[in-house]
Amino acid sequence: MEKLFLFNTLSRQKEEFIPIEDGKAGMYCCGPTVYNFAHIGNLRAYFFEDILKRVLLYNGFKVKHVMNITDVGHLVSDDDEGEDKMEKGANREGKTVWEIAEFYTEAFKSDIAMLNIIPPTIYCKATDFIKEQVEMVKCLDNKGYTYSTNDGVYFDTQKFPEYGKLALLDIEGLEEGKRIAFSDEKKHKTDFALWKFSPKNQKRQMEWESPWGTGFPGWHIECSAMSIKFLGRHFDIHCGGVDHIPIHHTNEIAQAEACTGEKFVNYWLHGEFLIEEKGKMSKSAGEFLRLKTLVDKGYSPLDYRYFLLMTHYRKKIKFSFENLDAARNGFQNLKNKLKEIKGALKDAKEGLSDEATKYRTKFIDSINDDLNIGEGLAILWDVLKSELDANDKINLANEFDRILGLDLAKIEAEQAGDIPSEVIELANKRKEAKAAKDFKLADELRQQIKDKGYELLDKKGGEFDIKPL
RNA sequence: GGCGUCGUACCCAAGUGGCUAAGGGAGCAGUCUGCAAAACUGCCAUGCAUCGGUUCGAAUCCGAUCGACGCCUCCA
Repeated sequence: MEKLFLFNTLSRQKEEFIPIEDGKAGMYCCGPTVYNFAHIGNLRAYFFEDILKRVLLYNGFKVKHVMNITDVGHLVSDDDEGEDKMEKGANREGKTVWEIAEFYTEAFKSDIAMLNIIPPTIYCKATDFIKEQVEMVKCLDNKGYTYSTNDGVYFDTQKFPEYGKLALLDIEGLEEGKRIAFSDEKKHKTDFALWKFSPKNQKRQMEWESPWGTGFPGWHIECSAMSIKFLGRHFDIHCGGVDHIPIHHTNEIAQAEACTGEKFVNYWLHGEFLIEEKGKMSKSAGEFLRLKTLVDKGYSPLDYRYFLLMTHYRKKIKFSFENLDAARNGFQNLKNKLKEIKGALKDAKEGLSDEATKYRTKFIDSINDDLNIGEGLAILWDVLKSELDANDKINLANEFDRILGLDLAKIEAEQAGDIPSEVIELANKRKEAKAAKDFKLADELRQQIKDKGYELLDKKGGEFDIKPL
């Protein structure tokens, strides 16, 4: 087996991936908060995790992939006035928070299916595992890592000396409350809520009993509690967006390691943002692009996947429709090329020639070097343009597609399809007109065919092809 | 204010000490064609933000400067 290298945020270096248990990989990926649709920037994160998973699978690992669905609303600040995103969403749409959660969970699953993202082995909803979260807070409470304020139970980060190692945080330099109001009862600016109390004069739609009072779990505890439940106290890979490094994942490490007393996760991987001209795409700014928006504009979801394949997951990618057009054109050319090659294939057979094996080795070297899919895609292009025979080309394309996920195997050889007889008749008339050198009539007939939604392509000897536009 | 990331052609982008700096898109020229499309062929960075330094050798390492972006309790 080839060696697989992954960039670990903990060490800020590429490290060889060595699983805790031979042949198996446990990975936990922070999932969506289901209060609204995912935008195409959110989806980039799940795409990156999909590539990671496909590379692990390709390398022969049995992958257990766990993803949470955050269906508990968290206050946008510690302030009593702060709004809960789930309840806000419910009010906006006149539904209960439970209905909101259900609806946007399904929308999320549909989005990732359209992008050919392999679903996680396990989806876990935060509200299904409140007991585990309360247990974990109890564990921290018993070990003396917590203190209570008027609004909740907090983690005392000063009791965890390694706090912030993941993010290389310079804690003194942090400006507390830079953007978000927070509780002034906190002992230290990095302390965070493990359990929040319901507002005194208000009943929340989602609240639970706990030894400390009625309320709901803090934002970070769900991921630690559920990842430990499904993957154990110490597991291989945890991933998410880069925005999770300084807070969410930093806090997860603190609470998990404080509770279990052992190392939590070996490899932390983070995907970069998709940005627009004005900066990162964000939901709170109001307008945002959904996958459906792209589909409505005539792009296929896989055009967007191809767009994402062009760059590395640790680099920001700039979204614009010009760039998406470039990806769509490139993808279309790739499919045309494959169609042509499939047309030239005489009898398909398994296996690769020695020459083809060299390309495969190069491809594996690329993807195993911290998921370098951009280079992998370039190797696919090299293959299609190479001197290899059609059989090798197709077998390699299908194999590479286990990582790329572009449905390349579904591309059929060029074929006539169902062309209406009237269109064929027009084309035959044009053939006659052309033979009679009546080019004016020929051009008119070409236009008529175009108006009916077909394109006429001349071939040698006066023959023609008709293709739907 | 602190911390972090990044700057490679018209656009996207790979390459992180040593062969002519991948690949895609767009463009241009040619072959073919009545025209067009497709296809094919060719062209497209003596240079990697700028200026210094280290080195036999730098896009790659170090420093400074300029610029862009992210995070500092909603966030992929």
